[in-house]
Amino acid sequence: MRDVSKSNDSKKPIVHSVPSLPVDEDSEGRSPLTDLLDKIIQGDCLDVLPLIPSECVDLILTSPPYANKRNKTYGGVNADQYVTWFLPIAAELQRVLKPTGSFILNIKEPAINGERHTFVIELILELRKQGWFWIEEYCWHKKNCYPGKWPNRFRDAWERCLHFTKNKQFAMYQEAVMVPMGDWRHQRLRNLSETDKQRDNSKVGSGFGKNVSNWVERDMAYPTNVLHLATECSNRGHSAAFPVELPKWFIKLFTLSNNVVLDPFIGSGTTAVACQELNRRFIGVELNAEYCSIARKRVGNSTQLTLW
Amino acid sequence: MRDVSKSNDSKKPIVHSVPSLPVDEDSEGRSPLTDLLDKIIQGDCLDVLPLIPSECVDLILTSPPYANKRNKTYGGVNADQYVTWFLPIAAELQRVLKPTGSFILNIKEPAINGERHTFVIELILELRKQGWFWIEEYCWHKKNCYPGKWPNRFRDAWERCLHFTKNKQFAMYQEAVMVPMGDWRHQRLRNLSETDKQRDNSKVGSGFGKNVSNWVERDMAYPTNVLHLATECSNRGHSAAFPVELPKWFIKLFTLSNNVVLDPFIGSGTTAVACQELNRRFIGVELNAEYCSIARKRVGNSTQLTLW
DNA sequence: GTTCCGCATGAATCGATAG
DNA sequence: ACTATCGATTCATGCGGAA
Repeated sequence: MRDVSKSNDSKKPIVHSVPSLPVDEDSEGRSPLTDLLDKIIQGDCLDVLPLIPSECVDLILTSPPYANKRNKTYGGVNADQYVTWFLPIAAELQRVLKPTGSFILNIKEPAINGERHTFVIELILELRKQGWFWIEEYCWHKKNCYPGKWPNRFRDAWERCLHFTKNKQFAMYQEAVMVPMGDWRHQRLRNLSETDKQRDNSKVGSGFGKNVSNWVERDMAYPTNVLHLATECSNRGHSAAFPVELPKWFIKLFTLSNNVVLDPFIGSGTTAVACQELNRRFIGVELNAEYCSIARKRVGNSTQLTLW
Repeated sequence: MRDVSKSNDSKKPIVHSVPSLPVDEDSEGRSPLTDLLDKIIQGDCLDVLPLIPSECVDLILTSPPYANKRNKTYGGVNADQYVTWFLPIAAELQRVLKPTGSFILNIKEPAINGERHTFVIELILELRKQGWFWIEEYCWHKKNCYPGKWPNRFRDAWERCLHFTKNKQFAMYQEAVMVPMGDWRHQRLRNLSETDKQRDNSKVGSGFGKNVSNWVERDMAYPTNVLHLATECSNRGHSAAFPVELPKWFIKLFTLSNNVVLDPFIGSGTTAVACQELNRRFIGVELNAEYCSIARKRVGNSTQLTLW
């Protein structure tokens, strides 16, 4: 679980302007984009996002704190208040995203009182009302999920990666995530060609053989909307690091070199690491000081902003 | 994707009472359960379901017609009217389901106008208002999904299997679907047994041997909420028959021998075949005459009901 | 250098117990 | 009654140490 302690603490005043901000501001209170790039910024989303200029981010990729009540120390947002908490953040995300940009939201509702909670699907509906398009729901199939046994359910082995955009026309570079065709696929091709022969004999589906021959010549295939990756078990001091392959996949799919990726709940910095490995620029925001420290060590950057 | 022609044909009057019904009726208009068992009943859900006695079904398992515009010949229910169309059916399903029964709804929203449609998640919220509990969302990860290429999305390789119940206490037989443990397990077992032998020879550590024997006996593990099954390629004249393994998995999980399984949109009869293979009783309903014929041939039953 | 093995550990959930 | 806390359950993965 990602930590945003105090993010739902009503006693803390929400500071939308930060007088001691160590970056320049323009007339609208935005910082120059270059001052924010490749930084892990410590602070609350609702404080930090207003500093970012409008329509300068190519991809927003984040795994916000999940709602649950498990760990009081680390807080977490209450499930029943989740939509209300998230919507103003999403409004800022919409402002900073380029018109052709994408927003990937990795989330999964917990089981509460024996039922799956509905706040995630309610959030989808509300985000659409806010103007987002719900383009797709990618499924992250976790190879190694949390153990446990209960009378009413099995272990939860998948999470949602919701894809939202500002427009129906958006940037997508599908070739960047093509995968090699495995041996099983070659076998399948062989089988298909046999089926194709049979169908030719029965004079059904004439155009099918043509497609098969095209497939054989290819050694790369497009993936599906299911990602099959293991979670990272290694201890990074962060209890919920997704595997770096997950952000890398979406970054390759939706951005080009030197494009800007924003993660408003960057946690231990996995999204930033993915950006560095792929030569993208990142803006990372994290409320928790400890996670910030971990993230900054991982990205090895000396100049990092602290808002409060 | 299942198709049910004419199911959204407003010209056909909705017949809630069927005078020529070839089964006896009680004072409430219900048929004796035994008259309905192991039958493929041709007719509209809203006509047939009222014949079924209350609280006699152990499992409802269905893949209703999806909303899409792809195939005009087979129609399908319009996406914007889907929830309104489904809710009265769900009310009848709730009536016929036993208090400890389960309702598995296999469904996936299509992409319409470039977006995933929201009728499925709206349906979840409405079903909860109707009194259903949304216990779980199983993910059917399709090994071989429908081919295609689009600029804004990849091929859709997963579908939802929504699990609803009437109560939070319900029947679930998890041992019936246990799976062999992974390879890591076998390696460990081999090594442990060698160690165990050595220790037996040297007569050291009796308590340890006990643990080993416990592990050795356990070569099966509980599955997760992701099913990784291939779709059936064989053409049954049905545009989207799910693989028989899918209903079999849920039938084993939620029913015992001779329990009653209802599929109100049985299509080409896959659910009935699964029931026969597992020695369960089924009630199948299908509007389309052609599918009915296919289903009846598959289950090999001579006496089948036609309502109109 | 490789390979292999042992072990800790995870975005969990339920039910019982305690306050 | 209702909420908070705690123990029990469970398995794929990666890391470190060893052969």
